[in-house]
Amino acid sequence: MKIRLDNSMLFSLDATLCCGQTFRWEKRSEWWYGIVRDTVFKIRQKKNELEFENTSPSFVNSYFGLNDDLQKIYREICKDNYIKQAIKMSKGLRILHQDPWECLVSYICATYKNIAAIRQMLHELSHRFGEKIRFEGVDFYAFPTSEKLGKTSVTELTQCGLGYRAEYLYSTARTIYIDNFDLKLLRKESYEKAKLELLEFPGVGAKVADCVLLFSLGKLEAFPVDVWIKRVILKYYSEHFPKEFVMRAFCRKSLSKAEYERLNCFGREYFGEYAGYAQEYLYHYERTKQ
DNA sequence: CAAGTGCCTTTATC
DNA sequence: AGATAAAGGCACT
Repeated sequence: MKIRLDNSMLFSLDATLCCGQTFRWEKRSEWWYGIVRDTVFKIRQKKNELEFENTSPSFVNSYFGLNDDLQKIYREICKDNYIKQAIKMSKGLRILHQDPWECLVSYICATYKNIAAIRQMLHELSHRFGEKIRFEGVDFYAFPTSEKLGKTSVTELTQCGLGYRAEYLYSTARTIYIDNFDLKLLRKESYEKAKLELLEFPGVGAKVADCVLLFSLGKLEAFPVDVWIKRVILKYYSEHFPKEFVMRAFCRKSLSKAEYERLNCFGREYFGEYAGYAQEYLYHYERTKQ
């Protein structure tokens, strides 16, 4: 099946899947293969056309955020020359609407890891605990459910290379499974309320919560601050902070809670209701330029 | 090639 | 409140 993208509907499949917001997509020749919930599907882009198999146009529209008005978002977040450059570099990058459970697990695992390592952990988790799905003669693995992960053991999770994250994931999975907690319901809550609820889960701090809110719960105002974004703000937006604050934050390896709050609030106030989009463009730009 | 550094941080403990 | 340490292990240089 195909979707035509008219000129106003800026979209780059590659930028969207490569920018680091999602970890399990695989590119084989020109097709991208993905597993969302219990379905494997593939998709490719040819200029102004999206072609896909084994899924529906409405799912593609929703999952890839094709309903977001990118032109409007660019107008809103384009506050200065630096973000302008970042946007120019990754035109058509969109925030995905990921599955909240998979997203939550992904970012609990992501703390203090690089992207290659995160991919490996999630692959291992899926391979061991996810349902096998055959597609085009190849074995894929669905993302394991909270029930499945809540019923394993910390030891088995540790064997997936999770390290100290195994305990957090185990408790979170158990809570969600036993309480029958529906993460999707957080979509209806405000950003602040949904964030407070996410912070209750072990292994979820402000940064992880903001990622889940942005990448799976439709909170486009969320502005996750990781080490890259921290550097971007301190380097290119330092005039918005006292010199002393910038110096101190630069020297420290990790952010204190107060420092996180300060950078996070700056992002949301400065870039506005689509701050999350600004974050993703800045993040991707900082990591790929040069 | 070995060894060091860094990684989309959170939590526990002062 | 605010600082500090500890917690896998992989990837990159």
